[in-house]
Amino acid sequence: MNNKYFVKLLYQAGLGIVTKQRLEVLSFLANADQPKSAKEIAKILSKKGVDQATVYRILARFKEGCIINQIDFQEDQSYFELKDRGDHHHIICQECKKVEDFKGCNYDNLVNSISKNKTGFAKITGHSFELFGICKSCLK
Amino acid sequence: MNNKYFVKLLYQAGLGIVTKQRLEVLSFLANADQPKSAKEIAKILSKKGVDQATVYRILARFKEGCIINQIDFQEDQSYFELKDRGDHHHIICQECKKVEDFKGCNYDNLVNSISKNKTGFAKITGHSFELFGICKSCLK
DNA sequence: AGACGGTTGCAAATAATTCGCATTTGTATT
DNA sequence: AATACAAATGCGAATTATTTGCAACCGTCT
Repeated sequence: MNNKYFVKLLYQAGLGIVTKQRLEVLSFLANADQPKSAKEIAKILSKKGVDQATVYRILARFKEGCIINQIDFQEDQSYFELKDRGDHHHIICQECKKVEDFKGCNYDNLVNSISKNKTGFAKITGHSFELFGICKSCLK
Repeated sequence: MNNKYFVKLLYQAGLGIVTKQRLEVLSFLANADQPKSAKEIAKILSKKGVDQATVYRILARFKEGCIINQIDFQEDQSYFELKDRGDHHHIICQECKKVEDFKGCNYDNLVNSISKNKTGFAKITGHSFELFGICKSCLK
């Protein structure tokens, strides 16, 4: 997760220009243990002199370029994470909002069967899948 | 989908007081062919004299009472639908935003395996699952 | 080094959501 | 049917979130 890697990411996404602000966002997300909200990213990076408008613009561009994912937990805000770990999903604690990753969303079959049954859709390009639960700390 | 049914819904959700505004929201969602955004609900119901603040408050209470679901499509806004059709999910066209329902998210096995593997979580209470694709009209 | 185009910061505008409070409404009780 | 109480609503304003315009700046390419 060094700058060289980030530069490569930007290049691959067609986001040719490498700026300090973009690297800050990438670095922040790369070091995060959970997906982060735009608000939170803006707040933290403002300490480093990055304007909030810039953060929003960067997130929009990164999403277009498909180097970040938007994650929704049925809340009033979305979260973002680097798309660098293949197909994985999240389980969030509805009490403390802790997020863990999990792999193994074995939905290929489902997607295939839906592709065949759904007359209205020509192809399926992606999916979201999140679990909601209570973590052990909060159950006590 | 008559008023009697809506009254029962409210009662079951512990939302004892039946108001014209709540019935308007329920009726609107019941007649919608797709999940609707708060903004859209507020806009439409304002024509019937329902204040936007009231719409937001009603949606919050309905969500607490679990009679509506919040649906996220990795956009800048969320959508709401009546929770009256059991476990079903959505596929959204990324071009025209058309939404279709589908059933058959057979996730019990996945949840079980995750429950066993994930030491951090005690129980799983819900899930979200949406597909993204291109509908046949838009593919042309 | 220079030119060009894209990006940023800033401030202000817009949009979305929430809040306070007086008033109204629904429900339960009489 | 009238009354009392708690809860919901409308209104306006406040707050919060997000976007925009534009001048200045910075990165890339030559």
